[in-house]
Amino acid sequence: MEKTILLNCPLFADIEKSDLDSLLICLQARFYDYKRDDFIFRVGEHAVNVGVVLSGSANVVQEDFWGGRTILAHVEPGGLFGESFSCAQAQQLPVSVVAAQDSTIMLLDYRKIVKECSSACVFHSQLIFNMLRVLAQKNILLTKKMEHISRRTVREKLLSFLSEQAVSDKSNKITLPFNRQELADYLCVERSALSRELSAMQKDGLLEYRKNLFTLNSRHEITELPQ
Amino acid sequence: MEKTILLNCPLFADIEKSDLDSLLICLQARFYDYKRDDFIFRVGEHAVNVGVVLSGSANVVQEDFWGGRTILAHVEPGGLFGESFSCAQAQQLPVSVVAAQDSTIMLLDYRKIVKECSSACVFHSQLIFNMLRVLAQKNILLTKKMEHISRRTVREKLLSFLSEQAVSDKSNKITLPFNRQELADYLCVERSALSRELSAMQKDGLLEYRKNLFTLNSRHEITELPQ
DNA sequence: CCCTTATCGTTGCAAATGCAACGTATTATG
DNA sequence: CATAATACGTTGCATTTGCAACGATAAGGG
Repeated sequence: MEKTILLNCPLFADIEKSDLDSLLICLQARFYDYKRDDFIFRVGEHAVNVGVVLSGSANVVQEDFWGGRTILAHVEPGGLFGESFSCAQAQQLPVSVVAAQDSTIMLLDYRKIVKECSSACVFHSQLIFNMLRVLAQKNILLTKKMEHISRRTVREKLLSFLSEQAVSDKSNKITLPFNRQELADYLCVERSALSRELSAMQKDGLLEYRKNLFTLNSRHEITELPQ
Repeated sequence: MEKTILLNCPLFADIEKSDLDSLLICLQARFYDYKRDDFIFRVGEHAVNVGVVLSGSANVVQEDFWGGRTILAHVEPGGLFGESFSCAQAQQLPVSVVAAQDSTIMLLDYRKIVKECSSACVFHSQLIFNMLRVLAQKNILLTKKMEHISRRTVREKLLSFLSEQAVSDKSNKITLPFNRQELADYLCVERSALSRELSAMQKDGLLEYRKNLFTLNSRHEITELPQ
């Protein structure tokens, strides 16, 4: 069993390896093997389970009104799925989850996670902590991204993103964690439009860059420029 | 004290009015009055508190690299703030919270919320439930909005949004919860561009609408059309 | 070393969008 | 009823963007 992957799973952070087995028994964890393209969750099901990918991978897919399918997320080993819908107590799952490869999945009943067990098992407190952290961190990531991509122009999206990096790094020198294509995808714009705008911003004196090292200029330096 | 507002606060859902007082004591709730523009939280503080607006209102504001301020959220009575950062155990608050009017605010230590109290107070379990639901629901809302506004064109954004409504209503007839301006803001586009595109989509046979009642056509009806 | 591949910038062009302004229908208000 | 306010569609125009294609450079593999 690939339970070692759980040690790197955010839901089981700060839980001792030696405690894991008894915890999983307490949670009544269930393990299933799926073939590629098997459904793990189906749209419309009552959301009570949280899934953990042990091996293989899974896709969270959504079907639109016309029957088109969109992959909303790809979950790798150690990753969770379904936790938002379970914790939100959704009556109907709005998405399906499908095995992207032959996979082993652990399913947990969300109520077993968040309710103290009768044996007052000490892990529950940590588990709840972890679940809250997982949801909250995802929340923060989504909110940040939203701030950037709600801007109307490529320039504004870039400035929003770069500013956030600079502020969190407390420096005007930023090393991007993305290459150009990835940055373009993250900001939901074309790579060529991104490159074009970066050039223009450099020409306008807003910033300088070489490869992935960016330097933001202060307002003073910018307003000093001609024009 | 305006504690009745707490009965409508999602964090205190399904908690009896008669239990509220002892719960707040157990949580060591603190109450503060702020004048307009007073800081409730400051950037950089360690995130341990969750705020609840009892009266007045509060703005979550972010300062960018150049000193510009953006209002990320406006919180009305009954609303929460800071819960994501506390639950994510952020070492540094990336935002400030400022009283938008003279306000009364209740502050709770997040650790007191999520940790069972020594007196095994029965409310804690419900409170944790509620906190998880709040975070998870916000998560779902953000994810949905993200799906829509990550599309490149106004038409795609509209189709994504309308499809979601139709699927969740299980009907091709949709009554919008927004007026045009609100829909445009939600999808991060211009109102005029939205109107223009709606007209074009109707002409192309994708949908029909009158006021806020929209009818989506099936793919069959669409592909049947000339051209 | 050569060849392939990946990354990034550039550019022409058509299409989409933001912006501003205006007209009309509907609703609210005195 | 008269008037104002609001919501919505429309349109002209300048700008921005997506899209496709190409070239340069760097990195990696045989």
